[in-house]
Amino acid sequence: MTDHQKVYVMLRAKGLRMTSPKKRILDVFLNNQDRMLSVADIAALLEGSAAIDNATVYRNIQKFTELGILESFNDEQGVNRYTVFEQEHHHYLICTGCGKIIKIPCVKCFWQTQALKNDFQETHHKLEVYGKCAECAAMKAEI
Amino acid sequence: MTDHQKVYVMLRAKGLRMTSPKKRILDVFLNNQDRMLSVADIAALLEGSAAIDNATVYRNIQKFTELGILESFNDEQGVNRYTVFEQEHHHYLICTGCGKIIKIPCVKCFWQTQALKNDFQETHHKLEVYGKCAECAAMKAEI
DNA sequence: CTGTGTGCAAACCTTTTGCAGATGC
DNA sequence: GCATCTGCAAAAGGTTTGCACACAG
Repeated sequence: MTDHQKVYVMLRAKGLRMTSPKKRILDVFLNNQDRMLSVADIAALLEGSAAIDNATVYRNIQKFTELGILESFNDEQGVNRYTVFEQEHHHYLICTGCGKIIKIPCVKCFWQTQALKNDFQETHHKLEVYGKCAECAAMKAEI
Repeated sequence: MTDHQKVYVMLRAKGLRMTSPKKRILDVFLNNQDRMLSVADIAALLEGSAAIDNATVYRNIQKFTELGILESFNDEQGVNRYTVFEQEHHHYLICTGCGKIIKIPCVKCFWQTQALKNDFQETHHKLEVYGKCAECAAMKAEI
């Protein structure tokens, strides 16, 4: 089953429909899995073909996120960004140069001792490591 | 030297002035060091006395952050929150019930191996652990 | 055909900016 | 007195919502 088919089944299971905007938004995400995309990014990537209204993009992204197709993330400027969800829990190395993301595994969480000590019941956590990826670091060195 | 005096000296060193709004904003932060405050929180905490324009609050918070008096943070809704800066680098346990923060030390960073492997040059990182603090967990259990 | 989805426009919320008058120092 | 600061108002982003029409199933 292709990714499109999988999503179609998930949508149908919730009484939702597969439409042209949904398909196109999905394609953008499938073709850019190494980046966190904002709504503005999506609009830019769709340039050339017919535009999709931002309201539609927001509504569909929200549904995709609820369905577990996308995962959301709030960047340093407070803008929401999204990428294809992966089952395995992981963290990100985020390039502040090109926006590329590198997923790294979540090892045994060192802060659990601290949480325990503080009677703190964790529900979830976020670890983001910012910096420059190999290409961007190289580019910076050349200039 | 009191906290106020320290801040006064820092402001003066940059040619900035200590005004009544600055003093009052500073007091709000000094009296709420166990929480991350948004601009809306500050307005609420100032209720009763004369209001301070939001533009003024934003401008002063920005200056305080530049001076290293406050540190900023982007919450899950994309709203900026601030708290008194502490030299020692640490991470947060953030209570989604009451907004309380518990600072925990940053131990040897386990992702450095990963960064190295990916030729990724870290500039900074963010670790936020969300959940319920002891009080909020207890409250929830009672209901 | 029915109910979901879309585009458009307007509203919302946080944050930023321009400006004239107020005020520390 | 001069530069910084404030309040007000307007603007700027990103995001959400209401509504009438379009369209998937």
